Amino acid sequence: MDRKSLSPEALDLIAARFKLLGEPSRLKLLIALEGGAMNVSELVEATSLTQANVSRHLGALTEGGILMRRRDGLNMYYEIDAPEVFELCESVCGSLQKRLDSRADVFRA
Amino acid sequence: MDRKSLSPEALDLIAARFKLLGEPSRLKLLIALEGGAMNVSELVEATSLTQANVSRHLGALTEGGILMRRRDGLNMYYEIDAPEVFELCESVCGSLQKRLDSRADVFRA
DNA sequence: TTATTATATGAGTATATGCTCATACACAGA
DNA sequence: TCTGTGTATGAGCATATACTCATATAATAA
Repeated sequence: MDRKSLSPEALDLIAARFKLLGEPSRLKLLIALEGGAMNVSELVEATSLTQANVSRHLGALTEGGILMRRRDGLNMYYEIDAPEVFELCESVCGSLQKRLDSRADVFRA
Repeated sequence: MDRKSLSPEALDLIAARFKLLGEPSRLKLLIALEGGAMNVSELVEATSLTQANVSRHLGALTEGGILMRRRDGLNMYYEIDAPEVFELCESVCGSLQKRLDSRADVFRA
């Protein structure tokens, strides 16, 4: 793909997805959901975030196409709809580690 | 990697990198730099952003380890230091396209 | 219907972020 | 040293975002 030809709208969409991943609380939720669907109460428990906060983040992630949701009685179950996000995290982790390693070299003789 | 064991600090670092990529202006700069090093004036010209704005974004990207810089006389040249970011963009593009395609299906028969 | 439980959301606050203008700083050349 | 050019940055503004509290909505059970 020739990225230089990306329209401003495309750039906005890409940036929006990155922005969605750019909050620790949302990453926390995604990681909790990596093992499978969970409802809001379970996610509150798992992340120690408040219910309102969790609900908002889940809404944003769903709106952004990263999660999908399904109601089961009183509970709303959320699950990953775009598993690629974990590859993104993986890649970022690797990149950060590489960077920290090379920084650490400064202290090794 | 067991992501559930990621420390809050690690989460913050990962989120910070995503956040850095979560602005259209910064993506614009990165894409302009994909072809190789450019100085600030050239980037201002290439992106139609103001000089002050470009300088700030370049500073943030450098601080975040995505760019590196080198002075040449009056000019400051910036270049990509973490080429993996383009793979991230690529992956996001694919993910978004898949999503838009499946949404478009709604209108097909 | 009423009560209860789970989730979503309006309103408000505090902070962060992107942007601009003006100016400071860094370097080169005269 | 003084001048001009390229880049960085302080200050200020406007907007966006994360968070909380209180409450509304949705679904179930009595």
